[in-house]
Amino acid sequence: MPVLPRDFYARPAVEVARLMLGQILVHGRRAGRITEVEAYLGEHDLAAQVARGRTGRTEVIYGPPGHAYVYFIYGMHDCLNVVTEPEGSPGCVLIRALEPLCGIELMRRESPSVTKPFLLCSGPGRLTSAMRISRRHYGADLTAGPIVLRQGPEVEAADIVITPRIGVRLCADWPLRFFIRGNPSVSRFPPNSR
DNA sequence: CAATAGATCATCT
DNA sequence: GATGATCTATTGC
Repeated sequence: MPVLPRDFYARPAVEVARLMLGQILVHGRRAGRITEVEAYLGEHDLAAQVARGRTGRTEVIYGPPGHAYVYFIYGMHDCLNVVTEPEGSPGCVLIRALEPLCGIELMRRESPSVTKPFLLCSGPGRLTSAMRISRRHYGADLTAGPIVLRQGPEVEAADIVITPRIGVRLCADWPLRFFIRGNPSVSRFPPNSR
C-alpha cells in the first residue's frame, strides 16, 4: 500500500480530515486504521491552538503540510495531529482513534489493564502511548518516516458520521469531528449511533 | 449509565 | 498563576 503523498495534505483541513478516515498509520511494527479525527482550522477557529497566533509551539502548523504536530496536554498526554493546507496557511487534523492492525501485543504492553484490542487506541492520549508517539516526533515528515500514513481501504460516505468536536468550549457547535459509523474503537459516541 | 475528582506540566497571561 | 483538543478510578443513581 502506497504512502500518501504530500499533495494529499495540501488542502483544507476539513477535507483532509474526512479523507483520513480509513487510512493506515504506521510506526515501526505497530499500525492502525484511522477511525476518528477532528479538524482544527485557522486563527478564526477559537478552539484551535493557532487562535492566539503563531508561537513556538504552533510553528509547524504554519509550515509545509504532511508533518506531525505533537503537543502535550493536561500534564499527562501527548496528542498527534497532521499539518494540512499549503505552507503559511495554518490548519491541522487531530487523530483521535485507531483500530489496531499490527503490533497489538506490543500495544498491550503499554497499558496492561486494557483487555479489548479496540480500546488500545481509543482516544488521542491512548493512541499516542500505544503507538509510542511523543513530542520527540514533533515536526516529523509523515511522507518519510519513521511515522507514515499509508493508503487504506476507502470509507463510504454513508459510513461517516459528523458531530461537534469533543472537549472544546469555544466553537462547540462546529461540526468538525468525523468518525466511522459503528466502529468500536471510536472514543465517544451517542448510544444510538451504532 | 452519569457525574466528579485527581494526576500533573508546557504554554501563555 | 491559570488553563487545557485527556484518562482513569470511584461514587452515586
